[in-house]
Amino acid sequence: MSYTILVIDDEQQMRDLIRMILEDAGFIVLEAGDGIQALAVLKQQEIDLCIVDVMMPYMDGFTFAEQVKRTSSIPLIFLSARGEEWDKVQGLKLGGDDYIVKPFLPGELVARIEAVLRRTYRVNPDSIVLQAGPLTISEDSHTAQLAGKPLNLTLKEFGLLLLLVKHKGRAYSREQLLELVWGDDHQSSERTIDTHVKTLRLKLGDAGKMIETVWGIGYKLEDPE
Amino acid sequence: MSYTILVIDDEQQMRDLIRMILEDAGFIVLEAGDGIQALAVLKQQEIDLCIVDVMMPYMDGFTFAEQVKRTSSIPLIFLSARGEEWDKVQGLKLGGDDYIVKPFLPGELVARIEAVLRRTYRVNPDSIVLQAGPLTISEDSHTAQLAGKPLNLTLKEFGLLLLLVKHKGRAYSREQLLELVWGDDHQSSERTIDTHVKTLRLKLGDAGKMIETVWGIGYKLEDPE
DNA sequence: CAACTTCTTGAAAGTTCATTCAGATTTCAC
DNA sequence: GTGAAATCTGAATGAACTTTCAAGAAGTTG
Repeated sequence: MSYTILVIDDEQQMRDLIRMILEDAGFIVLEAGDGIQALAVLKQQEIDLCIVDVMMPYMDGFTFAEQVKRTSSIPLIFLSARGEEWDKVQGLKLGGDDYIVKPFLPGELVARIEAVLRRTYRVNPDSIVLQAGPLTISEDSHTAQLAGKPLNLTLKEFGLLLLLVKHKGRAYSREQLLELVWGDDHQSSERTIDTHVKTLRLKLGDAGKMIETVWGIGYKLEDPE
Repeated sequence: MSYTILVIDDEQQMRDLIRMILEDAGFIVLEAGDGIQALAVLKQQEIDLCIVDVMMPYMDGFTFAEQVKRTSSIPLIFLSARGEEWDKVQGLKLGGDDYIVKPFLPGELVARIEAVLRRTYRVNPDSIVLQAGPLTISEDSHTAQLAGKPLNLTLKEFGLLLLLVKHKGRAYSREQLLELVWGDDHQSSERTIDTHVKTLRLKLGDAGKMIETVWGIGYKLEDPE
């Protein structure tokens, strides 16, 4: 299958360069000269990935990103000169997106794109229903069942349980749990984790024992096998 | 198994950054401020991989590489700013070593390291279950087993045992143990180590003999093979 | 906007663990 | 063998960590 990539940059020269590289690599390439144009293209065409210059007239790459993310989950790769807006790019990277520093090697760009595409469109291993003891949990359908009976979990409870089941046996600190479930920019206190663990244990009843306290560290989920 | 990585860079800040990333990823990190120091460390410690800045005082990364390769086959990963000495790095890349361009993303660095380690040591660096005699210990899950039966270890006991098993055969002073397990800012007396060793030996039963007293020095763990 | 759910927090209560000390024991050097 | 130095042991203390709870903040829904 061939992926369609939208290149958004105000410099014709850069667009040409990227088009050349990407077409060589077997992608279908569309272009836009600024964010406004790009949004229009996105409405009309099915795009698999956008390459976005950070510095653009009318609408910079980040504003564009916000607009796009509001209505879709198309992955983005940001282009930036070194040092330029470094922190912002860092922040965005965590959403499955990536960035690349100008100037770049052709192979580098292609590798990044392929990595992001793999990550985004791979046959999603998360669609597998995970299991631990009498508990099953499915990320896809956002549901969990205990011995076949549906569990009524809140958002945070679900996220917490999912992570623990996904990585059974591994111990996480409260700080790690906050980062991984709440997000890097969380503001919450570590007591919050305790409380959610408590209600999870309650809702899980006997199976709540699977969530073990690792003293001085945090929590983990141990599969009874 | 946990790998030991030597970071060689003249900038403290860069060393700190890399240390943070690598320790998060479960590696043991040592530092050297220049090539001369690094060669000294290599003589005394078992290092699995070096991360070498190309631009350094006294001895640049390439000269260092020549020296190292003369007596060992430790894999190297070169750090360079973009454009800097590009072709030289390219050339070296073919010897099983790798390079990475500054600035880099944490994940990128870890991925490179794991790739090189896999290539070099032909084992999966993610498997973190260590063994010594009838004892297995897993950093991930924070658990230890004796002949298959789970051991109930406290935080400090676990940390102590993990370190000793990680570096079987090596003797540590009580002061070193405090620094490595408790942290640099520990306040505890050396007698504390004695007590923890005592309970460890108790909990390990017969296998407790693996923890040997090195008179006048401290303790070590000897694998009965 | 009112009713409802979920999330968060801080403090009290409960539990486990780390540390210290002093006396007993072992090791080493002579 | 003897003395000095180092290590081992066991019990007591309180420091550190976890759990629980209740109340209010924040968010959602109709």
